[in-house]
Amino acid sequence: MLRVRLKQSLADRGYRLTRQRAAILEVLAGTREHLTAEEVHRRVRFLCPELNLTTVYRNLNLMARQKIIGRVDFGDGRARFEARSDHHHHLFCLGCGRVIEIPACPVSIDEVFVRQHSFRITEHQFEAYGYCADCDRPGSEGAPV
Amino acid sequence: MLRVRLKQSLADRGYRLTRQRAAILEVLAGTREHLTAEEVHRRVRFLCPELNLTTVYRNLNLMARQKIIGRVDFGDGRARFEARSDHHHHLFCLGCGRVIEIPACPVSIDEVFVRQHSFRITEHQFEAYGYCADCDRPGSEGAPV
DNA sequence: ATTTAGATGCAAATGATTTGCATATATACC
DNA sequence: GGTATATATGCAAATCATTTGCATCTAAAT
Ligand SMILES: [Mn+2]
Ligand SMILES: [Mn+2]
Ligand SMILES: [Zn+2]
Ligand SMILES: [Zn+2]
Repeated sequence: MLRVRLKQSLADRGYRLTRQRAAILEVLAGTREHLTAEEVHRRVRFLCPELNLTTVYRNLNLMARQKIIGRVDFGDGRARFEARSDHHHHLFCLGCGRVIEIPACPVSIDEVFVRQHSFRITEHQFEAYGYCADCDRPGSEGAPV
Repeated sequence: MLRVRLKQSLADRGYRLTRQRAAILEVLAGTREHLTAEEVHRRVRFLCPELNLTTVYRNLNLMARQKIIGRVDFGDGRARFEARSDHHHHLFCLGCGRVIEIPACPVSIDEVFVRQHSFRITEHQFEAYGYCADCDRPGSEGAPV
């Protein structure tokens, strides 16, 4: 089960499985959405009311750094987190914030060019922006999610 | 000449060509570097010492919005600006901050997939991260640029 | 030269994220 | 199960890039 695996991965790396961490993972594992720290905090309060936003930040950072969860940046000034931690990309709707996962990595860089510059690529980020079906028809901007 | 064209494009769109704006464009047109607002401000002071950082921000934003200049986000929390405004991408060295421009857009999204979701893509962003030749050899992290 | 919408400078506000530090608590060990 | 201690948490305050309010200035149209 996803949430068991996520929690286990904390222990595997020598981190304590606190009530707070369990609750955060519970929230992320329970949705396919891409949540800001603030959103995680709001949802996690039902499971663990005393949980502080600072702790949410500290743990989302820790888990993302450990690649237990994923972090995405849609360029709107706040990071989003998701249960998936494998390499993938998204379509982001500028109208309502909807996120669609792209099945295959659409990037292929000219290897010759990179080798010419002796540059060793370790990672990349790609996100596409536009309007989903709901937001694209004129007059409807879609309710901001 | 590049700087003349950039300045002209301000006038073309009904914006005033102020001493401050001319100086900012002068700085950007004079380099191929990708500068933060702070860096633009530091360099522009030689041409226009009273120029305020707020004004630098306001004008870089204006010009980027008008696609007179380019804006890039390397995910380190501050925007970079450059004289180029055409669609292109970069390699960003995590060791020294060096930026290498990628000649061709390496992105091709599965059109069938996008059509299935009735998503209309208006733009995308892609940046690759890693280590340049100078920073890749062990022991040398390269001087931060 | 006059006029005035648009631009600038300065100070203060934002807003997401981080940090310092005293207190609390998982987990290892007996 | 009880105890020790390295870790984690809560709260308040700090960061830091960027934005905003407002009084003053100025480019450029007349
Ligand atoms: Mn995703
Ligand atoms: Mn560039
Ligand atoms: Zn990819
Ligand atoms: Zn591209």
